[in-house]
Amino acid sequence: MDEDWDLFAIVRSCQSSTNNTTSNSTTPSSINSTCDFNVELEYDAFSFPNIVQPITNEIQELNQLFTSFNPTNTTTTTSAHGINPYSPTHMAKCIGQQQHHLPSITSSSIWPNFVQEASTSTFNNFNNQHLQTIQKQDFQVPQSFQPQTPRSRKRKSQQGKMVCHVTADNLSADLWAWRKYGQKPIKGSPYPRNYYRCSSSKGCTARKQVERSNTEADMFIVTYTGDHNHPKPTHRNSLAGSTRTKSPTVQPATSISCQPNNTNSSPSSLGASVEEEEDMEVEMETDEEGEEGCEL
DNA sequence: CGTCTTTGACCAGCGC
DNA sequence: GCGCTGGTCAAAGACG
Repeated sequence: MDEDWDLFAIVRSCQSSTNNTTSNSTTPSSINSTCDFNVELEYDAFSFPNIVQPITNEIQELNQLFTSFNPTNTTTTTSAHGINPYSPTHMAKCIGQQQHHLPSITSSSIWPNFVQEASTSTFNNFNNQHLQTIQKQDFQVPQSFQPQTPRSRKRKSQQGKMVCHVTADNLSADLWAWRKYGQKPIKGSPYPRNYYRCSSSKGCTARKQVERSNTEADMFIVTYTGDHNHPKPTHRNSLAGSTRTKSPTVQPATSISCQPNNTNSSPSSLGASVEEEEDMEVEMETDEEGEEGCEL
């Protein structure tokens, strides 16, 4: 009964991650297909009042910070489209592409500027080559930056969070293993919000919310909160519930099934039909073969 | 057996 | 203080 699109965030996403990882240098088209999505980052500075700094200083810091990610160690590199691939803006864009990196830096003090720049960028003409480079980096937040996520039920609006607007295709770009723990109808939205927690490690405070945009049917709003307290998984350790391909109501996450195939705003009709998804399972299971080798 | 999704209940923040 | 709402818990059932 539940819509299919909410499953995109779960472990099966590793399939596409395999695709992404293996296709970084071989199938640019797969990347191009995801280049049209927007990334909107939000940051609640009030969650970390002690680390908020003046924007101008932050930008300088960010430029320096991301310079370190540049293997060529240059700050003036620009793409053919005039994009500095290592600018915070571009980094934010790339991070949006590689959502699995996001939780690691969700609460970093760098986010205020990510928000500033990413939210005002159009993110067109994405440079695949630069993305490849960035994908190889594993952004780790200094321990001092990581929030002390309380167990309290303080509303997420008051916690450090990061919001991404992604297309259906990019929903599956998240490499982390997520386990759904709740679903709630949201007032004012025809679509329910799905709640996921990281299932890779007990005690991991990373959370993820996925809901379909009520203004853009083909867009999904993914909100990350908390941080992973463990390295990215090298393989899926929670296969049992992630491969329920036989269930008519629970389908594996795919990058196609969540494409809006209807005009009905009913939450129960958000996903693709069972028939459509069955057609895709062949490819998905094939992808899963190389999962062990996926770089997470 | 371990892990998953589902879903109603519960808890707590927030606005009035 | 009360009601609404969002976020989480936990039991039940399903799957590999």
